[in-house]
Amino acid sequence: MKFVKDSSSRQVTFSKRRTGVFKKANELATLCGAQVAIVAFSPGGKPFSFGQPSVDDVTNKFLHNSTKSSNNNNNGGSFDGVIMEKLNQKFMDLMSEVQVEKKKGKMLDKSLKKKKLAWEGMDLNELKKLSGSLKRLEEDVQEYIKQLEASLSLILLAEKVVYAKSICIE
Amino acid sequence: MKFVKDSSSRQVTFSKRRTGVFKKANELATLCGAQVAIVAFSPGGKPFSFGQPSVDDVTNKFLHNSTKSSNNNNNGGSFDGVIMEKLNQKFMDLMSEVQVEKKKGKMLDKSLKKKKLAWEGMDLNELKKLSGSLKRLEEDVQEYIKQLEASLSLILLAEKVVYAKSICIE
DNA sequence: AACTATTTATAAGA
DNA sequence: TTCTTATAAATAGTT
Repeated sequence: MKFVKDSSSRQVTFSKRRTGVFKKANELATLCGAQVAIVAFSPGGKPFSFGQPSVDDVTNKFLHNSTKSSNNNNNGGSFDGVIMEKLNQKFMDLMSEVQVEKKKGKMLDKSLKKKKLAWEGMDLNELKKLSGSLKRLEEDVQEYIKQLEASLSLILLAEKVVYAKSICIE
Repeated sequence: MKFVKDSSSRQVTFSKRRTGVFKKANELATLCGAQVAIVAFSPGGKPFSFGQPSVDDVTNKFLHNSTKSSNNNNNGGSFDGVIMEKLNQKFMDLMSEVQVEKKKGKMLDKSLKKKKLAWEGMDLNELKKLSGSLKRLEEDVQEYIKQLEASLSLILLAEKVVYAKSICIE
């Protein structure tokens, strides 16, 4: 699968395949009741879109429902898109996991302080794996933090995009 | 083509066809040099995304551009400050917990080198459980990152939609 | 997940 | 762009 060099053929290929992709997307939505949104730019830069129920609906499901609305400042009142739900749910799960690890860590600390037995009876590979897991955990969370920071910035910026969109339409 | 009523089959169908659609989209992008973005919600409500160029590239580009243009913005604008505050708080909590885990990791390393200490009160099964917990945590973070990528793609999508609309209007 | 019979997409040419 | 058709690919059903 390589880039079609001939400009004319490329246009034809795009046209045919765009139809194919949109059709497949439509089938996906019909068969599975899934919401799907596609935006594609042709080689000539012309935009095409497919949305079930609509591109707007799908994007709005994610992006804020209520920049303008919320009178109240309670948790659920604003910023209640799916993204925030999922994000918060995942946060809670992570926090919960961390709590579990914290308790186990305390057990470890107790054992370490007693300093009675030797490592000889232990499976060293298992311990190394454990140590590696903790390091990887730290790295993963750092990566996660980077992503989170980026996403929070993007969400902030997205607010402006949506705002700009509503201005464009009206 | 009708809605698949059996929930389990529907999930399988969605999984297979989502792969198909994303593959087709990728071919479209490769063959025609087109930009394509897709976001789909599974029957279970989970978001999936495809983006060309890569999500990372687009994210960086997006962040860079917005940084340039946002010198004079006010962070308080339309963004929900309360939610941001809460998120940041959780974020800090999580980081704090991570620091604890990091220290424990160092302790483990030290212990390994000395080969003196014991896991009294904690047998190999317990250690394996702990290792498993850490793995699950890591998986959760990976899963979370995937979802984040989906949300970032949606933001990209929103940007494209604005572009498409402005073209339509003019 | 792997297999395969069947359906569907598509490239090339008109 | 649309149509045709030989070939390639996707998929539903099954294990």
